[in-house]
Amino acid sequence: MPNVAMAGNKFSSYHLAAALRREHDPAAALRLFLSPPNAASAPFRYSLLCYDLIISKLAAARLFPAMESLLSSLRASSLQPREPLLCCVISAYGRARLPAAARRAYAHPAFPAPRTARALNTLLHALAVCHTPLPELFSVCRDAAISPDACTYNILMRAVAATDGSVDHAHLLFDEMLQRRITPTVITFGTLVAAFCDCGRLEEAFDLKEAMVKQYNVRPNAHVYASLMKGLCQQGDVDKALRLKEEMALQIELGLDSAIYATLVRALFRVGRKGEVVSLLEEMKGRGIPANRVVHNAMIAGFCEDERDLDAAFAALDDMLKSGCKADAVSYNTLVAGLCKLGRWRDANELVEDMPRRGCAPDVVTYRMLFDGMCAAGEFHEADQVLDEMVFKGFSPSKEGARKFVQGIEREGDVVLLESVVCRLAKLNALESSGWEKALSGVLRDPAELMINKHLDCLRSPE
DNA sequence: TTAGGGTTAG
Repeated sequence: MPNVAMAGNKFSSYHLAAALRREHDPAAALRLFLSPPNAASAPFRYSLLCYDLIISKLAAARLFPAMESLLSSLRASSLQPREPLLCCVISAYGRARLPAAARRAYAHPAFPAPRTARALNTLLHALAVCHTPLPELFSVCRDAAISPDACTYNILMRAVAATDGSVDHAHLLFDEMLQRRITPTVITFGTLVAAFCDCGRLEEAFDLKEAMVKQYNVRPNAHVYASLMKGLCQQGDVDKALRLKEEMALQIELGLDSAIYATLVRALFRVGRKGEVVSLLEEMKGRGIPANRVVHNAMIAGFCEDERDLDAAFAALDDMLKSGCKADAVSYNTLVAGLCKLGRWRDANELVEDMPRRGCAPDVVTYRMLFDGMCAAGEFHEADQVLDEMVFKGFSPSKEGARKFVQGIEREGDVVLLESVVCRLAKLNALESSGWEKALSGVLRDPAELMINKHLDCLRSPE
């Protein structure tokens, strides 16, 4: 143990590494790194591992200025960091939606050239996450002068299918990779199958599932099955989805789980076959798969959305709680939405007020649905109360909700409420400029004209 | 370093 080893010895980079590993707070880890104990007398010799640990921690915590400063001192040292650390930095910038920083990191001089496909792939993925236009992704590939591998193609295929919506373009890339003798992996097929399913081309998705086994000797995994299951359920082909589930059950390695059952439960409700849900749940139990929160939520959503049977939905909530499953915001939000759609905004309001007692804090979705429900019912003063609570908690209504709210009050001609509302919404930045301009010009005519400037000041004020 | 499915809104 480091503490034992330290007895009578200097605090070395070995001890620092151990301490950094133990420290979960990134800021505290940084302080530790910058001033290690007993380091005042002589310059501390940092190991590559210490740099690795602290830079990874700072990257994960998105403490970028500190991370960059350590990268600079790493560069000034004689240490030669390896590519996985570079990848960690690049992906952190990608996750933070900072594509330019990701590109700069890729070329960071602290990391000795040359780059491998791994760094290039990490950069491509980071850029794709930031919705970088496809031509730029391809030019990054060209400029890199690195031979692409299967992963490179997988990332590009996914980006193409996501931005273009074009499976055919993705398929061209697949052909190109075969021409270049790059062997497709199970991820390649998973990506293509998902792309076919997303655009409703189920037949081609299933053809590919066959072809991957027969032509490429790659067995479909749980990802491939999950995409197919979703595709079938979206098309309402529940019978085929149920058969696919049986096919999964025959292959233990696929790990048939509650998420697949939740998909099926919801699909059965959607096509009006709720009578089959009970036996499906029993089957699931028989297979040792517990009905988790998501399965229960699927039931609640089915009763609310498809059956419009709120009593049954609340009974499903009770079942959920009795089975020891904790209801979450999604459970309650579904019920709030269900009540609002039936015009029962008072009940919805009561439920929201009761949520904290039930151990679940309302989230932004809860408030937005309640707010929208009240507006839809023409209860703008009630909605105003909810708005106050939202603002207090740092939430804002949706743009659409805010627009309907303002329009409603405008129609009612309540100038005083409109003044206060527009001001609050503007502070939240929840209202498009056209919305408040219209509202102000519509209702606030002569008597209120002088107030317009006040409103505008209010809208312009930063706080 | 890359892919999936599950519940609520938009």
